[in-house]
Amino acid sequence: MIMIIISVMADKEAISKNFKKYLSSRGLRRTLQRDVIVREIIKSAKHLTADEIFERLRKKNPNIGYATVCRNLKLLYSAGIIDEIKIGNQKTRYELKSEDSHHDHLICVKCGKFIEVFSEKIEELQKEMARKERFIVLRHKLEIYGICKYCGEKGGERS
Amino acid sequence: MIMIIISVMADKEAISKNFKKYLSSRGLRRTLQRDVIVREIIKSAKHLTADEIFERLRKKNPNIGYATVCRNLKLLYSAGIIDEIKIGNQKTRYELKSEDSHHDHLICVKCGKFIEVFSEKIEELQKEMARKERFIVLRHKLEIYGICKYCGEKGGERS
DNA sequence: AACGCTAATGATAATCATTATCATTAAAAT
DNA sequence: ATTTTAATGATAATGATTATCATTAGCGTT
Repeated sequence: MIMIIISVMADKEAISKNFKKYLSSRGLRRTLQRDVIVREIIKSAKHLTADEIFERLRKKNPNIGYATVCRNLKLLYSAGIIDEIKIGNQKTRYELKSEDSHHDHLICVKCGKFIEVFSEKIEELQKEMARKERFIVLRHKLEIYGICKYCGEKGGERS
Repeated sequence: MIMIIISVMADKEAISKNFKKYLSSRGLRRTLQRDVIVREIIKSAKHLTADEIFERLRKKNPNIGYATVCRNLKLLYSAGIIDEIKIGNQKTRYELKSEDSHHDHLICVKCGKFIEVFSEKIEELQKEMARKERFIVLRHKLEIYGICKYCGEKGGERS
């Protein structure tokens, strides 16, 4: 249990350290806003939208601007610190990225919820498929749309 | 060769027939606009945007409205006749759907072009993954972002 | 500690694909 | 031919994101 706590703490420190490294390597500045945004993402629930993060930060920092939140989420994405989850026309969601965080999504077209799944085999096959095309893979996105077990049980119409 | 031509023609007929069936089964009307939109999609190149289709139709039907094209593309999608390709923040693209038309995309982040690929194994693994979650799959979308062989050869910076 | 440079911020306007509105037109059933 | 109402076309509205720009504030230098 202690091990887990230590490892989580180490991750958090690593995230901040990487971000600072990223900023200074590009001549960007460390600001109060950037600090609170990163901290909020570290402690928050998964996959939040820009305005959810904005609202949370507002409580403690009434002067922070929405544009600043959006801008810095994009920056954190560019820095490889967070993932961007774009599903259909929904608002973009963000979540902390870590070694084991990659996952695909099963998206229920009835209730809108999404389940995270992962398959090492699928990842490998994707790489193989790309290799055949001499294509260098940077990232990927797999979304499976359908009806989740709860909506399926309740029975009902197609959407 | 004749076989191929016949099969293509049969497909086109089947598409129109299915669409008419879809319309009448829902008390929707067959209109001139719907006819020309379907015909344009059948004869056009792959994955066109709504405004590309609009522009093509404009030449022969100067009175057709953009909203009508958008509305009916959505309708054709609901009818299961065409596929909707949404990549990032790009405009939505549409293309005729057929038994063998499903494919995933390798998307080059440098030149923006996309390559269509397909893996039966990946499809199977996806179904298996969904089955474990008691999730009924309706459709899916796999996008692999990276650098294509042409952009890779030319060497150069990351994006 | 003050200065200067300029990145970053915050408020707001702009963007842009898509959707809604609504008066008019035209399918299709009677 | 008439009636009903779905569909159309022009345009306004939507809404998330991005750009603009005057002001603020990091941060290296003096």
